[in-house]
Amino acid sequence: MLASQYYIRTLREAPAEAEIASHRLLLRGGYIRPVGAGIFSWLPLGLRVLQRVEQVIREEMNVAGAHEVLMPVLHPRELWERSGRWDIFAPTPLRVKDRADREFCLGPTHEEVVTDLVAMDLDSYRDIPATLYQIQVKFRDELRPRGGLIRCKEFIMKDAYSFDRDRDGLDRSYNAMYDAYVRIFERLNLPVVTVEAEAGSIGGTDTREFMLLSENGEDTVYMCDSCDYASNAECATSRAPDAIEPLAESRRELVSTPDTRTVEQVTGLLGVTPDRLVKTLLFRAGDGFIAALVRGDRALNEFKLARFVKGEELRMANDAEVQSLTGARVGFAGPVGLPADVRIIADHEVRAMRDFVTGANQDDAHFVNVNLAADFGVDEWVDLREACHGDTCAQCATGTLQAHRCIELAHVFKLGTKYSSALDATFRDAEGNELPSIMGCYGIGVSRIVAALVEQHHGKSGIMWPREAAPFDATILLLSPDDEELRAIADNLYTQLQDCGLDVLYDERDASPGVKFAEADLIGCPVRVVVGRTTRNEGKVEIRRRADGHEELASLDEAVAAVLRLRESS
RNA sequence: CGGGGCGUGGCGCAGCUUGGAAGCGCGCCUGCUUUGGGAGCAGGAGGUCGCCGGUUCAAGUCCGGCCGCCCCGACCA
Repeated sequence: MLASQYYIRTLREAPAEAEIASHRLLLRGGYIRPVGAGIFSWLPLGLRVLQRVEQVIREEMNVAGAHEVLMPVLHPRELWERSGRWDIFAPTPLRVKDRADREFCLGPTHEEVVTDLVAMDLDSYRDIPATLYQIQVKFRDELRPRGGLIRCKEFIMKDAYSFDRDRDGLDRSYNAMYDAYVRIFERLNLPVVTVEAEAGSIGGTDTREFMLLSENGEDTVYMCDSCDYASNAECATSRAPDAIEPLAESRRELVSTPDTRTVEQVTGLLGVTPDRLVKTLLFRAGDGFIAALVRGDRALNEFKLARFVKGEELRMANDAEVQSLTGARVGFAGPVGLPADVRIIADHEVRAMRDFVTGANQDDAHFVNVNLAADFGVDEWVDLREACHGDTCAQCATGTLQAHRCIELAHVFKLGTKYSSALDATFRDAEGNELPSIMGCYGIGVSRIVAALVEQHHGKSGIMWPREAAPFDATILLLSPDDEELRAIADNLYTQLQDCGLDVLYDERDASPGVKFAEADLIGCPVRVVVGRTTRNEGKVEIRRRADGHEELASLDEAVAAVLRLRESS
């Protein structure tokens, strides 16, 4: 590609709204342009990168035996009602109506569509296993897009869905996708870690996320510093201290705590540390109420509570409900003396506490020296607390958990029969029984990967694309376009590299060397060839690897081989 | 949705406190000079100061409302 004929629009300064490296450099390099909050256009350079990333994914999907399809963006409401997700999917999908008032959503994910699709096509056990995938635009009505391509309202995702006749088949399909993902991230030079994850609105089990550790990510993972435990903060567990024998007798005392409602206020007033207090959180779960207890210095993990109550609708009790359950204003709830039909569940850590502080279920009062058994009973012990940096690992019991910010790049789930049952994706087994197929679901954020690549591979002056993602394999800078001799050399090199199958960006523009160097750094092709002074003086060209600045001089005969060699190691 | 910040030529910003002729750098156009790290000189084009309303002789500047963008939080596949 001749730079003089190409669409290169770099910016000397990044627009003020861009803060993180990938957003800034992709804007400055002329890869993307903003259209609205969380909405971007892809310029020619950006589209090249996107397509290179897609190609890697496509190749690995195909090797893994998946088949590419393309499903619609527009999903009829009826389809989503059949799965029961029209009203519950969060964040709410973007919804539209046509002129006949029919309702649709812009697909945020494609379980419904793909399941309906195969319901018509897969009839016999002979037809499965089958795995279909697509690379498609997804729409999600994000509350707050952020970080350029990290979180958008509209983005590109590769999603795959497997259909099997039994659990063993699902395991094989799942493992094939998992392994393909590992290869994809290896090829893209993204050192991901896989972690335990929540299934969220999709549902399912054995769900793992592929995370790139990055300060600019919006997720947190905990990794053990001595074993291989790794989990999304949403579901991480840590080891609770050993339970201690409860005291036999009550020593409970009522103390006056006017207007002290928060843990901070109560501990301040009573002169104790937060880990001496038990926090009581009241929830409405289905038709009943739950009191969830955690130590005062801990946060309750609502995912864990939700998992505990299974399908029941869960929300925090409102002020009126708290008042009627405890007889007190919000801020004075405690486990002692709650109505008998309130289920008391407590985090394991509470079992290691003695003589603690709780709300007294009356205005402006707390109890001190409260004890398990003597003062109240716990219906169930559950892991309810948020894990924290520095907690002891639950898996190995020796290491400690380390928190890391990260970017979620992919997510794999075993779905089971949730969608196939709801949407009648059934098949006949060898005995003639009609059975729902067992599904798996596997997503990769393609456009997010582009941002992640830049986050992982950039320097002060610009991007440093890994070989497989780069918009061009190499760039040639002709520093003196008016010099006929140098021009002939550069032209020749350009042709030779193209003959080797490389995509080359040939900068033969009438621009100053400074501009060419600066833009080449910014755009970040893996290998840069300079034809200039050294070529005139010594008959050699300079070949530089963008990733580490390694540079060599090569004669005109050796140049092509050197470019190929340096590219190979990028 | 809560908290914070910002909106002035294509981009980055100053001007607003204390109302009185819209500025700077980069980019863009023309000419000449230049060619190893975003060139130099000269000339030039380009702005309803986010929008609506109000106060005032006079509003980029003060007041009210709205819109948009960014960050933190909540939420998240």
